[in-house]
Amino acid sequence: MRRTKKERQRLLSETIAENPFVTDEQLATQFQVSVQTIRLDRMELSIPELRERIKDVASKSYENEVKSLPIDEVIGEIVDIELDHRALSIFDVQEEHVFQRNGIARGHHLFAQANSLAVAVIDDELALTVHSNITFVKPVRAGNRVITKAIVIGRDEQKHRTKVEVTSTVNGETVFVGEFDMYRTKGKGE
Amino acid sequence: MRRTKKERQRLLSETIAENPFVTDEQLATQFQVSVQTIRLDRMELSIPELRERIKDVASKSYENEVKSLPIDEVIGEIVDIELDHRALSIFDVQEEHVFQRNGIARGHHLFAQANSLAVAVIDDELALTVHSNITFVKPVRAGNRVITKAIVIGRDEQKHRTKVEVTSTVNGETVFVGEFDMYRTKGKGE
DNA sequence: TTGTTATTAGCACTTGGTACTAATATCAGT
DNA sequence: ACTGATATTAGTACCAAGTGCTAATAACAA
Repeated sequence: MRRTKKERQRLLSETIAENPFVTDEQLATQFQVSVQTIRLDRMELSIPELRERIKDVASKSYENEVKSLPIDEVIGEIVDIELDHRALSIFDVQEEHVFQRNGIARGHHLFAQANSLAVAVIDDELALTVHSNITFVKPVRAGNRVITKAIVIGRDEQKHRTKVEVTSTVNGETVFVGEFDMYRTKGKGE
Repeated sequence: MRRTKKERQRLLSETIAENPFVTDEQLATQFQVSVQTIRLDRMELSIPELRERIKDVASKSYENEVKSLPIDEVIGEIVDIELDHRALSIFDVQEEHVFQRNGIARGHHLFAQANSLAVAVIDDELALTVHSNITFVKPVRAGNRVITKAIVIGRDEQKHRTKVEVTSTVNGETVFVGEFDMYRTKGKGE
């Protein structure tokens, strides 16, 4: 045993999480064990084979295709959307999103999630943020799962404007609120 | 020939574009031809095999994920700073900062530049954005050089608050304005 | 030394193909 | 109707990256 089995499996999980496109053979070389050992490890950790992993990555981004905005342009993962009404997204705060000094999430990440959700909820090819008024209610930290809800609260057909209210919570507690004034090209049913 | 070859190949392209996860066998059944014919068609149209298609979808969404996350690096370069008074930063808008659909910069990048400059201008170990009111005045596009200026316009020692006004311009034209209410731990000369 | 856990080896089989050859079918023009 | 070109089908060997299974070792611990 090069190291312990546990240690290897821990690293294996990490490696695959980082790069799902790696084959068992590459992993075997990397960890200096046989391909069979890698396979046993994957089974114990219930990590699917390469093709399944790739398929998962692909179908995840494919299923959630939203008319208004390709999913990859949204910060966080949209879990529910009802165009022109409401939308919900989840964003897991990682180490790289916080200030090293105090571990508090940088504001622009929360803003990015809220803003991209406000864009996504608009049922239009072109939606732009014109104005927004936001408040950071409580600090957010690494490890927190931020659940953000966008609700369309008003619409002015003449001015092509839509008002969206966005609220982010962590464990049920509000951490961020914002009001977004969005511009859209098309009016109702055009 | 059920229909013409051309017609079938046209539909084939469409079908695969719509759902890249379809196998040759499924296609053969759908078009009532043999699997070999489907393969010949794919070759003539240079459509890769199922696994390659899936891999393409997966890696595309994977690259984008990585691209949209490191906002830390897009906050611009600070070129001048006078702590607790003013600060100036430059940010060059690249292709990856704009919506593919219309080429306009995503709001959160401009916000990120403004917000991080507001944080930087505060002469304190800990500065957090509490509230902000922002307006996207004009669309910004790839290739634009955004010059952002932050000016400290007020300070409330009791409440540990500092107000910062941020203005971004492209070629002298204002594209973004924002007012940031910042929280700081320390008061004056503590 | 014995028992347990860990690792490696080997084989048959699977999917969704590629690459290639060869046999038919279909149609168009003369 | 005959010929030649194009289209379609069939069949084979082979590949990658696995699964599922059995069996042989190796390493370690009491």
